[in-house]
Amino acid sequence: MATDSTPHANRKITLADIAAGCDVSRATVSLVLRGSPLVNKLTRARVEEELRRQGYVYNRAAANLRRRISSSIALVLNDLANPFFAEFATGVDEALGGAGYVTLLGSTGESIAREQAVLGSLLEHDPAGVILSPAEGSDAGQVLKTIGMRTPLLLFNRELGGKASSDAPWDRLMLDNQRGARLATEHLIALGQRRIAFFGGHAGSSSCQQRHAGYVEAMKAAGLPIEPHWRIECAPNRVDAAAQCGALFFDAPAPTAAVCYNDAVALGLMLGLYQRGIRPGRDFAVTGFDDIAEAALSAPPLTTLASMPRARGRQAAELLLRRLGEPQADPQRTVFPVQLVVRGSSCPPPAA
Amino acid sequence: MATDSTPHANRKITLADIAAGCDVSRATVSLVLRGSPLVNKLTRARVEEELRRQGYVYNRAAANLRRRISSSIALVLNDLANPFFAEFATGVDEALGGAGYVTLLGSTGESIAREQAVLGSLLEHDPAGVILSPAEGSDAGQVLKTIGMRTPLLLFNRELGGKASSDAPWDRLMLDNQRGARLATEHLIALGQRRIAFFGGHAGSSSCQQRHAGYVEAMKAAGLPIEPHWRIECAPNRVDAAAQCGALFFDAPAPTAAVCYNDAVALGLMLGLYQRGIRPGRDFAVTGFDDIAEAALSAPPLTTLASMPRARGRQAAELLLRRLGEPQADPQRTVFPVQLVVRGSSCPPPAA
DNA sequence: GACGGGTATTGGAACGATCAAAATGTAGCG
DNA sequence: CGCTACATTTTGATCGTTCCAATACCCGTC
Repeated sequence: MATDSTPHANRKITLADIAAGCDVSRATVSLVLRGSPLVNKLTRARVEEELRRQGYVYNRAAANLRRRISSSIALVLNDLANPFFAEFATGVDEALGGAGYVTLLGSTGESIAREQAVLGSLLEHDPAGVILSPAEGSDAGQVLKTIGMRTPLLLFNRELGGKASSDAPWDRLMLDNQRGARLATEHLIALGQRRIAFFGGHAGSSSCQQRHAGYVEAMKAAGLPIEPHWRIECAPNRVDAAAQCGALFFDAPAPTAAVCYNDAVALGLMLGLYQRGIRPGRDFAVTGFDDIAEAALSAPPLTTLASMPRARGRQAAELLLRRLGEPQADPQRTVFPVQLVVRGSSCPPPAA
Repeated sequence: MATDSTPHANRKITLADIAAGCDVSRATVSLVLRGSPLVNKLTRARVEEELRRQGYVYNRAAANLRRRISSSIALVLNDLANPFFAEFATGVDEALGGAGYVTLLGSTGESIAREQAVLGSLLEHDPAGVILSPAEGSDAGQVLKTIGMRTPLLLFNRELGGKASSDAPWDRLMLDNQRGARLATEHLIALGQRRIAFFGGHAGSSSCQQRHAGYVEAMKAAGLPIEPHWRIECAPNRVDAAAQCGALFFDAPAPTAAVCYNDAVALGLMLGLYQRGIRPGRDFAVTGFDDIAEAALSAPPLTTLASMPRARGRQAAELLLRRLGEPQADPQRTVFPVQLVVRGSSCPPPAA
C-alpha cells in the first residue's frame, strides 16, 4: 500500500535528495518545509509531492545545531514507578508535547550517583531546560556544577541541600507541605483525637521536614503533647510502612491516630493495622498526602491532601517554558496549596 | 565554590574554545574526549585541565550528526499514568541508560491521533529505535508509514490491527494473555466455582480478546456454561470498573466469581462489590492481571497474574538493543509466560 | 645527510539543516 | 531602452563534532 516507487536505499533521505529530485536548491526545499510564504505555489506543490514520494523525515537535530536552539526538555525524576510521579510525568509530557518539545526522560531511583550520571547524559543532548525532582539528599552544589548556569532548571517537589535557598538561581514548584500536614492534623484534632503520631518518611528529606513541622504546629496550637515515640521513620513506600506499623505501639501512651508522610505510607500503615486486628477508620484514624488514585478506592477510603500531580506536571512544564522566554527574570518560587480531602479513614478516637 | 575563572560568556563552550585555550587543534581535543590512545600523556593532561576549567559539555547531537548514528530510543506508551506502564518505563530507562542511550518519552493517552503526532515528533529526533505500546485500535499500516522501514520497532503488550501478523517487519514482546487468563479461570474452577464472569476491558483490544479466549478455553474444557451477560465491558480503570459492577447482577443466574481484565479493573470491581454489601474473597471471588504493587496490599489481597513490568521493560530495551546490532535478522516474537499468584481474593463459592 | 618507521598532531572536508546576501527573472514606467 | 521594484530562487558559509589523509617531528641507521 505504501508508495514505494523509490528503491530502498539504506541511507536517510535528506534535503539534498529532495532538492535533486525536483530540481531546485536545498534552500528552497527548506523554505517549503517551514511553510515560508516566499516560495511559488507551483514550486511548493512540486516539492511537497517529492517529499511524500521519497518519504522524507525532518532531521531536527541538524536544524537545531545550525539554529543554536533546542527542542527538548529533560525530565529527571527520583521515582517514576511511584504513581504520583508517573502522573506528574504524564502532565509534563502533555504540556511539552503541545508546545513542540520532546521529553528526555531520566529516572534516578533515589540514587544521588545515578542522578548525577543521568543529568550528565541528558545534558549532552542539549535540552532547553531541566525539570528535576531530586533524589533524597541531593546537593545544590553538585547539581549546579553539572547543569551549569546556562540551562534553566525547574526544581519540583523537594529542595536541594547544601546551599542557601535564597540565592539559588533556579525556579521552584513546591507543594505546601507544612500547611497540608497542619490541615490534616487540625482535622484529626477537630474530630476529638488527642494522641496523634507522625508516621513515615525520612527525617532527612525536606518535604518530610516540612510536613512534620505542620504537624507540630497544629499540635502545639491545640496545646497537645507530642511523645517522641510518636515519630516513626520509614521508607516512603507501602511495604516498609506496613512493616513499621508495630513501632507505633511499643510504648504507652499509644497513639489513636497518625498523620502519614504520604499516601503510600498511609496505605501500608492501614494494611499493617489490619494485620494487628486494628480497623483503620474505626479504631484508628489515618491521613495521607498526595491523593493518588487508589486513595479514594482503598478500604476505608483515605483522607488525604490533594496535590493533583498531573496538573502540577503541566504547571511545571509551563513555568519552565515561560522561563525559556525570559531567562533574565528573577527566580520564582511557586507553592501549590494542597487541599484536604476528607474520607473514611479519619475518625474520632474510640470511646475510652 | 565553582571554578569560575572564566567570565560567563553567553555562548556554549565548544571544542574550538578548548583547542584555542590550550593551543592544540580541535581534532586533538576530540581524540582526548574519546579516550584515544593516540594522544600524548602530557597533551591529554593539559586538555583535560582546560576542559574542566571552561566547564565544557559534550554536544552529542553534533557528534551524532557527523557519525550518522543515534544515541536515543523513543518510548511511546498508551498510558504512562498506569502503574504497570510506569514500572515498564522505569525498566526501559534503566536498561537504556546503562547502555548509553537516552529515552525520548511520549505518552499517547490511548488516542490514535496523538500516537501519530507523538511518533512523528519523536522520529524527527532520529531515535535509533522505537518501543511502542500502541493505543487501542492503532493500525499497522499507519504506524509503519510514519516510522518507516529504517527505524527498528519493538512492539510491546498489544498487537497492531489491520495487517497480518506474520509479515510484520518488527519485533514483539507480549505477555501470554491467553494462558494467564486460562490459569486464573482454572484456579477458580478448582476452587469449586462454576458461574464465572469475565469482567472489564474493551472487546476491541487484542490483549482483552486473548484474555477472554483463555477464559473461554478453560470454561469449555471444564464443561461449564458461559452466559452472555457474564461478559461485562468497561474501561480498564478502577473508576469505570466500580461503576459497572452492578451489571453483573442484572440477570440470573448471577456469577459468583469474576476473571477481570486487569488489576485496576479487579480493584475497582472489589470496591463496587463492597458498596453492594458483597465481600470479595468471601462471597465472591475475583482475579486480576498484572500484579501491580497494590494488588498485594488490597483488602483482600488480589489473586492475579504476575508479569513483572519492570523486568519486561528491561527485556524490551535489551531486545531492541540486540536488534540494533543485527538489523537483518528475522523479526522475533517473544512471549512472557505470566505466573499465577494466589492471594485472598479468590475463594470457593458461598455454600449454596 | 638521506632514509625508514614510529609517534603525535593537524587541516579541511564532511554530516543535514539554516541564514544572509546575492542573483535571477519579470514587469512596470518614464 | 534603461531603471527600479518586486517576487522567487540560489550560493556559500556556518552550527559543533568526527573522519581522513597528510604532515611534522624524533630517533636510529646506512
